[in-house]
Amino acid sequence: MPPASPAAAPPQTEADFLRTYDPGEFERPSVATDVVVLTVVDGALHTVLIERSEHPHRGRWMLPGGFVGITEDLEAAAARHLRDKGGLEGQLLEQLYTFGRPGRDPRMRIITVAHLALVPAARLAGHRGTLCRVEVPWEGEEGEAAWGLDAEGRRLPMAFDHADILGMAVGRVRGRLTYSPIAYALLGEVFTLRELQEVHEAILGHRLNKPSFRRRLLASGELIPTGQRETDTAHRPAELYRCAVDL
Amino acid sequence: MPPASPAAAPPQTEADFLRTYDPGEFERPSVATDVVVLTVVDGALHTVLIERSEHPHRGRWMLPGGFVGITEDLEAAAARHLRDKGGLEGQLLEQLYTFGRPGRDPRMRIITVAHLALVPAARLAGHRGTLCRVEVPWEGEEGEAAWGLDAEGRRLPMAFDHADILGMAVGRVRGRLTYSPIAYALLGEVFTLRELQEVHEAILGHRLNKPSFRRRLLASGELIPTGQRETDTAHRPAELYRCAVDL
DNA sequence: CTAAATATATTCGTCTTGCATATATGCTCG
DNA sequence: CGAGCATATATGCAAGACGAATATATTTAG
Repeated sequence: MPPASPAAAPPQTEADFLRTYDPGEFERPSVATDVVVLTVVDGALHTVLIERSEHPHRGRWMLPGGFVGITEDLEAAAARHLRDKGGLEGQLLEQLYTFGRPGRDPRMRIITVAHLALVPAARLAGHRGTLCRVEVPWEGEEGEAAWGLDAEGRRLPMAFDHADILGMAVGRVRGRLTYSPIAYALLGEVFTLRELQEVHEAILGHRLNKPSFRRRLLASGELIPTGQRETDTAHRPAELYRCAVDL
Repeated sequence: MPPASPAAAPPQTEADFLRTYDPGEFERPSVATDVVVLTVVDGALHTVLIERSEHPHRGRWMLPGGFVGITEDLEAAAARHLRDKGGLEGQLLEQLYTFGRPGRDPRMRIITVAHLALVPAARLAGHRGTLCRVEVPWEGEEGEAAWGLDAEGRRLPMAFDHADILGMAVGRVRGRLTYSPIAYALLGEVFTLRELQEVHEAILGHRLNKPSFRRRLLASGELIPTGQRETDTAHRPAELYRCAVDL
């Protein structure tokens, strides 16, 4: 947007006053929410995508989402679309970022409040979207775009700015991993240290030192040993732990 | 939220299809943006607040902000309101969080995309709001609410959910301080290590160890020594540095 | 019983950080 | 002019965190 006539900016207080009492004069954008569902399957980050069957961006892949009801909280709208389109409940659901660039949707002005949901892989059975492996072509937390992959590992064409949204979700979860117990949201009620480390590695996109990881997590106070061990392994079974903190 | 009649969830795809092509059927919320302007004066965090002269929340204090134009980018809207109501330019302006709880504004549904602006204290001359010291009654990054203070150090009554927004801004800037060179956005072109440390301490809300701080920042590669020294001190003058990285 | 695979434990060197101490430098004031 | 002061700057030391390597334990497969 250009300078927008700074000379013609008269008593702004009155204009503000009027805006306050009659905002109906303004054309309003539509407000939607999109949900990045992240999960870890076979040590790799995955997300739920839906192929668009209609224009615009027909054949491209989008995140589950939809409009926000006029009396509906943003997070409630995200949870509702997660149920409706994804057919699943989010164990951890939080706001990610709001994408509002004019023209991001060719039809009209749609501002979308993107959310991040972390769901254990075991809970993903029966959802309506397609679970796609995620390609993150960068390290660290400063997110560029990221893509869903098809079964052959080729990038899926992403609808709208959803590659940016997916990338920002990965960056956010990487950043939070350091100081927030979010990894447990991707595991079951009980889990081994190896499974926990695999989740961390999938999120971060690189391997971690095993003894360090054990020391750090065991000292964190986030883990409760159950005394139980995993079963059906072809080797020494690991102890099962439970998460000690709220998510 | 209860199970919400899973049996009565018919072909959702058609509903989605219709939504996609005729979203005008939905009542739309208003979308605004509010800007938390943070700066450091005399080693204390300050923000720009405006006393409301009209209902609702008359006499309470609000953040600068206003509605988002129908063809205007979110960040551009924040920058515009920063100019109009605050009379200042933001050196660093980024999106913070979107507050959309129904009822947060008693008049109507207004979803506000809160932004964070960091401005050096020297640039704040002549702005239209009131520069208020900020009280942050908690440590760390997990933000509760925060308040502006009057000249006597009493909490100002904050309008709407703006105490929550202010608190989240402080939490965000505390978190970013660790791994992001944002403190330089609150300083002038050149500065001493003491001034830089004062900014860090004001943001974090606690004192830092001086030798450690020097070592860490000098080793970070973010600082360029100018060879110049500060003047008009009653003691040994410190070297002036320049920020080596982009903000 | 032995091998394979992984879990778990320990040791060591390095790096970072908080803390204490020592030295340097410019100003003020007698 | 010189002593004292306030702060800048530099250095040494101990505690803790972390990566890497190694050693021991425990289960299944055969």
